[in-house]
Amino acid sequence: MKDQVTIKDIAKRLNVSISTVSRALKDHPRIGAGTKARVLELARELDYQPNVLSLNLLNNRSNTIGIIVPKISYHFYSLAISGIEEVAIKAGYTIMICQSNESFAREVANTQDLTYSRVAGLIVSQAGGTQSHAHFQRVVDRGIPLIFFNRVCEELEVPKVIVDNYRAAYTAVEHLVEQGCRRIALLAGPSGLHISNQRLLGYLDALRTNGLPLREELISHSDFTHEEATRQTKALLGLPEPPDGIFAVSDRLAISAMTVVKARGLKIPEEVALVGFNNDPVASLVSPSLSSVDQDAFEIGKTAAQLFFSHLGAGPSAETRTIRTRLVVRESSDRRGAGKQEEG
Amino acid sequence: MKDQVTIKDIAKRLNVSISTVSRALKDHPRIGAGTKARVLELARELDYQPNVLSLNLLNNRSNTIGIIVPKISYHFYSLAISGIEEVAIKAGYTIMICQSNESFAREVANTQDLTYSRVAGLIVSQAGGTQSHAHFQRVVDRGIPLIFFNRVCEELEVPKVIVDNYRAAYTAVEHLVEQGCRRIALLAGPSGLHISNQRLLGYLDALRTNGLPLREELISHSDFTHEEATRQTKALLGLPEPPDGIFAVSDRLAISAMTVVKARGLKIPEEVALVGFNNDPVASLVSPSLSSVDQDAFEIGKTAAQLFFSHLGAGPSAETRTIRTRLVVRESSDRRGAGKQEEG
DNA sequence: TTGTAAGCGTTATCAA
DNA sequence: TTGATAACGCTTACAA
Repeated sequence: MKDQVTIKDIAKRLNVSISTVSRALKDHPRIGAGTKARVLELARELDYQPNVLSLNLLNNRSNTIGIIVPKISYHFYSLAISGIEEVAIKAGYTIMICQSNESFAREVANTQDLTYSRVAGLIVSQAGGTQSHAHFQRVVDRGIPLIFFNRVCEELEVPKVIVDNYRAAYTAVEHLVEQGCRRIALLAGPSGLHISNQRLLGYLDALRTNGLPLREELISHSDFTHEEATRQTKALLGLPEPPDGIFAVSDRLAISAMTVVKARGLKIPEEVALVGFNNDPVASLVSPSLSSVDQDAFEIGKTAAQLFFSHLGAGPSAETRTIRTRLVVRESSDRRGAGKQEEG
Repeated sequence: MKDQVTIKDIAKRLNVSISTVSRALKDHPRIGAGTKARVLELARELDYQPNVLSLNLLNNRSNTIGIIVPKISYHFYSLAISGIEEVAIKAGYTIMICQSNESFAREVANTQDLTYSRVAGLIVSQAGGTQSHAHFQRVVDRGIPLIFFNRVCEELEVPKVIVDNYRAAYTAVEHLVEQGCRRIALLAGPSGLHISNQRLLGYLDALRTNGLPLREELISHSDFTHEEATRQTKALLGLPEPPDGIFAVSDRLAISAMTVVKARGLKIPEEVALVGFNNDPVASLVSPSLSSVDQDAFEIGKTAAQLFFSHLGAGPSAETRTIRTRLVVRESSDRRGAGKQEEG
């Protein structure tokens, strides 16, 4: 890398002091018009680029927001990140994205990297393999703004953006009941995650309210891999009394399940009805099309970023924003050929 | 944000000089064992975290690789980024991801942001709306390592990772010919992109070699939006002599086209055969399943990162690495019910 | 209106 | 083995 042009170089060439150059570049009020013009001219000529690193050091913080998500290849997160980015850019901030890949160890390492880099704050969705929140507690203790979205850490009193997972799951399961399902399986997420538990509660309450018995064997906790979901669906279909409906906590899981169900020659939705979560674009592309709980990922990301900036400005808060979801009914669960949407 | 603990604080508390603390923390050889132990102990107790910003300033560069891609929500890019990240992390680097959103202006802004932040280098896939490469030329002129992948800038002599787009397109189109297609349309990308042109050339040569006439009206240049692809496919199908095969330069475009073809009641692949590009996971999920040119995005990302580090170590180069592709034939173009894969 | 100098956190050089 | 000091690029009182 070549030596970069600094204000010192400009100062030397123009025979002025570096502070004069700084002021000219910064449009400072107390600066001669002629001097300013000459500085700007030379700066352009030399292709001067301000060194953000030195500013960051001076202020002991950067204009970068650190983001940690399980995987950017999950469509939900790529959209949420775009939402965060939109707000961040408008505020003159850039974002630094890390993937935990669902690994607790990587999440801890990511957190450290980002705090070492003195990011202005962190916006996080937890890894599935989460084991403790000590690393996040340290962030909070240092007074670094920390915002959670989607997969939040319930133990920390920080701003959060979520959907009402309990209610969304309740609505989805009740929809399956309305379609005539009596043995509804749950492809749940990792039990360490708050959202997993919320969705589980919604599932349980929907069964209870509708007078259906709880059958432990119909509940499968999983990581979010295709292999695991495939294995578990096979196990479910192999039960003496197999499910006639499956609610999966992500569309990826639901599609893995769908593949297994189709391979068994079972009719969807007549013999097994399916509902997923996220309303990923693939949901409408698969065949049969997949019913799914829609959550506006872009909006969730935007809201998280907004909470970050209000946290920055107004000081610590622990506000929780809840974003609406809606159930999008498609072929995979529509036994009456109606098609509809329910708030949830 | 609270004041962070610095080596100065540790030095004061221990009544030693800051250089001693620095040495202890850095495992410097010339340091007393006892002193070192006391420093490390206190550092842990105070939760000392090194300030990367100051190091960056000292070295005038960061351990961050800047990445600019059109959209992280394109599955290809999220995979490529993961590939880059894997290599980067092993080398002790972090990545900073920017999205151009296919906008030339944003790409220029991203480039500026990243160079202002003194990233160690840039790994880029160009925006569809690209208009000039002056902003990248400036990066090169400053001696900042710049690597392109996938959508490369042909005019710059820098390392690049590509697939043989000409050959991949040739193979795909020839496959359609073999399936009996005689009027093959091309849903091409923006004409400003090198890969668009390469794929166009492959298309043209495949027609010529196979004795099919070139029909200008069957070639549609587009941005990568669903709307545009939908509009263009409708136009194609409305021609006096509509196509009996469509090669789209991305799976997203192909699926948009597929939707239109299905809506017209035309049979796939009998009346219109379809081939896409990227082998996105959705390709195997849609119905009929979509034939597609597979490119190993993760591998492409890894290779780009490797080129970056060899560029860093061994000095400037303009090496171009070509990653293999293969045509994955699925229902959308398989008129003989065979199913096969061809290198391309 | 312009210049001087201190300081942000760290490392490297030189001296003790 | 340890300490003092300069330096990285920039902003900002304070002084001129």
